[in-house]
Amino acid sequence: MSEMPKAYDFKNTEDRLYQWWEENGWFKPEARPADAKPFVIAIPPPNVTGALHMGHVMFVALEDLMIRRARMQGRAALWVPGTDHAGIATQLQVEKMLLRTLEETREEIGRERFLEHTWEWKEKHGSYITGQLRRLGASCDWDRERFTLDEGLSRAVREAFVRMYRMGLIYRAEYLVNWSPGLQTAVSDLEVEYSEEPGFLYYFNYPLQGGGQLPVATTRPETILGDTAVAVHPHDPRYQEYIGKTALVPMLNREIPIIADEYVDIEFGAGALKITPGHDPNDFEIGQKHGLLVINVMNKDATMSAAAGPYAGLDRFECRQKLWADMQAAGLTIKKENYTLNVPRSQRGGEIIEPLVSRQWFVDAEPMAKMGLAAVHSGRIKIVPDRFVKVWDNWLQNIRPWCISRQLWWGHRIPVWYCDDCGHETVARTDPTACEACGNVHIQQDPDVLDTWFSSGLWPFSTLGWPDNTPDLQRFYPTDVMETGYDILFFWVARMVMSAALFTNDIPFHTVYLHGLVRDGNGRKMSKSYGNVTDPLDVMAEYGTDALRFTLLTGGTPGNDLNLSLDRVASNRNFANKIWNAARFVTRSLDKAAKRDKPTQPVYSDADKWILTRLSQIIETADRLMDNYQFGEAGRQVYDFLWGDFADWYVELAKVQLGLGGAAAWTTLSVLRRVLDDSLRLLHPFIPFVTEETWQQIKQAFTAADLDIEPDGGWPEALIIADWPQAGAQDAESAADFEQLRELVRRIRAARADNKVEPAKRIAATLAAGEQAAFFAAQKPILAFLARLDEEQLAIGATAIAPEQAITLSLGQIACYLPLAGMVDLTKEKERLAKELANLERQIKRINDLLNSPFAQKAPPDVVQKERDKLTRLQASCTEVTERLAAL
RNA sequence: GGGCGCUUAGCUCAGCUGGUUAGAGCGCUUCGUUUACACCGAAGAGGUCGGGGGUUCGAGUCCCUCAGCGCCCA
Repeated sequence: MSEMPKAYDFKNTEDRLYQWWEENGWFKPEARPADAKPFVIAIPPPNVTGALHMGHVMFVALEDLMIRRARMQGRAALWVPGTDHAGIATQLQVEKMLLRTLEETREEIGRERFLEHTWEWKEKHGSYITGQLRRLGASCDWDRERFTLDEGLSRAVREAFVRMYRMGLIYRAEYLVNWSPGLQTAVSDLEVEYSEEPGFLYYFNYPLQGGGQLPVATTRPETILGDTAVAVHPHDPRYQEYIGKTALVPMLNREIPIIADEYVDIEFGAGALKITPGHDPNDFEIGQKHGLLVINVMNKDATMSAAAGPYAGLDRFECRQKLWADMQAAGLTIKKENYTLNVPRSQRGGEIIEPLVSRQWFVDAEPMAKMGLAAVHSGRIKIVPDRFVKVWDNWLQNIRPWCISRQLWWGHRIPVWYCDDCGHETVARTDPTACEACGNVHIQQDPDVLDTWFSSGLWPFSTLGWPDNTPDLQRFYPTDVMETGYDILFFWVARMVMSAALFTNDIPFHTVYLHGLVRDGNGRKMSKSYGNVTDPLDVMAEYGTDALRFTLLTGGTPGNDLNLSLDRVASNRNFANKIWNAARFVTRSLDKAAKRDKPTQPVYSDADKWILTRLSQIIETADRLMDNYQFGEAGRQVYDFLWGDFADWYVELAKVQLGLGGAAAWTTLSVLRRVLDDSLRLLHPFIPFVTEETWQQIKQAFTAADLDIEPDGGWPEALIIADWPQAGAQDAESAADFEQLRELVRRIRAARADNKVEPAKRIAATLAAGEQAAFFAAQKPILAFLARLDEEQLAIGATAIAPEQAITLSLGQIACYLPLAGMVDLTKEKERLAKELANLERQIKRINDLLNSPFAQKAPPDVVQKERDKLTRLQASCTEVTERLAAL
């Protein structure tokens, strides 16, 4: 068989393995028996025409980890993939493209042709993002891939809309909404971000009918034209006399009342507040309360409307300038001072959002919000990390009507038809041909589409076939885990929980796992304008997909943002190579034994027992951590085990044991296989490619070597469908003995380095090992090999006479003397021992003090015993060092 | 205004329900061509765990408080 190359080559591995896994149907739940318990995740659907970013890599890494582990645990693992039509984002892309290529706007080409172009665009670019998810190793069931605008999901959206409409949860109303003048559509509250920006606070006098004036301040003078009241605080002594009087809108001279409302902040500005219900959310509410008129002075493109009188047609900011100038000329202004504004900006594009009254469709989310709160409080849904429960509660307890109509073309058209004749609204699952009330055929469908989140809110069940009661829906719903970024907890997670409660009378998943944002190496948010965006594809091309995945998985903690360090990615690439080379060592060692060497009953050496014990511990630890969603810590632990224990130590020990040949060599190979195999299994969900490739190598090599060494139940076809490892027996005593041997080796190496002993030189040593003499005698070849001792001149006994001119190493009851002939500087050695003695005495005193304190009575017995044992060891060392010091 | 997170080695970060003299990677110093790996190995330097107070036999870990940074909601 061909030998493994010297270094792991991810470039020649990743695509090949992915294809092989997929072709074999291992990404499908059907890869497991029909009665296997399902484990299901619905993917957070990326924008269909989007490009891969670190957020995608993060969610793929985490979800693929959970899916692969569940699959190995024998579950019918199903990861439903799909994409989101992303209304605004996609429409903008297509509009841009049309302008560039055809030099036409969407209005010019019309709705129908525009949608044709958009579908073409989707077909052309839609597979790009899913192709990139494949490159990440995502083991999704692609046969079940869905798209929010495909037929089934569109039907689900219709069904949901109709049901909610009939329940009275969806209604159409004139309301103040967030309007995006550039995009020419309403957006929801969640799609608006507020940024602090320098601006001005304008002070002016509101003229009163019959003379007099009232000082008022505003940050947006252009809205003065839409004022329908001036409000003062009912208890403001300055303005008592004005309440009930009439003011005149500057420049327009429209009459408006002066009202009293406790909402007014006496401290702010001039203490009186202009009320513009048509252009400010708070004013809108006050207006409702007082029955004020709503005047809309702005058009949908943010120019001033006819209601603005002489200012009609001006842009909103031009109007601000001109109106202020005119008011100055009229002597109405007081002052203009610098002020920090809280400017509402569109989450997409960043343009200034204008609160504008318009007729839109809304969802009354309150009843559903209550169900969402109950789902979490009853414990039926668990949020990880649980601190996000507070955020959840806060939002759902203060839920507001959700504006779901968008003045876009790309999306699910609102299934409402208005009758030209009687005005009746026909709301139907299938397109009607006539008004359901009067039968008139002249009906017009609402031109708007639904917010994209309306369809993604149905995602966990619509992707499984809802509203039909399909076999998939029956078997795989509710799903298990919803894993996504905390930034879309409201946008998406809350809406899924609410709609699931409403439509499926169930929870959509039992656990919500939230990951943090990926930032750059300095903790800054990655953004195109900053130019600090790291393209995952670049990183993957340089270091491999596994390296990036492992970095994101182990580089942080659940729910916290993570700063991506490329150094870390590089060292994780090295980890992949380490794994590969550990396997390379094993495969090249298979000729050290033969089938006939197989003992009837394997006799494990202490080294074997040690590594097998460590393996069992790591399996238990990793399992426990992963069950608690502590994936990062689990990954780090396995990393440390594989590199620090297995590769650095056991592989070296194995070299000695393999050299013995016969049953010892055979047994060693079986242990190497077991530990490496199980480690690969543990790591597979983290780094699927290098583990599968390496595992295939060892499988082939062991099979070819015909040693009768194989996993329980034989070699499965692939690691991806192999069984999750089980912890085996543990031998605490052997493990402890071996830790002592490791410590001794480290101390000898340190002493050699300290005394500038040539690295290759084999030196003599005398070991007084007390009760452990037998153990160390058995480890003689290993000790000699690891510490570069001359085996011939290595004396091991219960006691020993310290040679002249020797370095003394004292480890509790064990003492080791290194007679470095002619090399020992006695003065230096005395100094070293004196220092060590002082250190030992300090520690002995510390523990003595501790044991004489209430600690001895109050601490648990095992903790106290640990300290007593430590004290015993320290005292033994102390005696030894004291004696040696005296002898020198 | 309310809430949350972070502050641990030069840098990037771990440290689970409180229990050895606080760890890793990178960087740094010294040494090493021992056929698994230089994408490596060995040895080493480096931290009063942001400040203060408290609970406890015992606090990086729990509580209070202050400061700085960041985020969310209003």
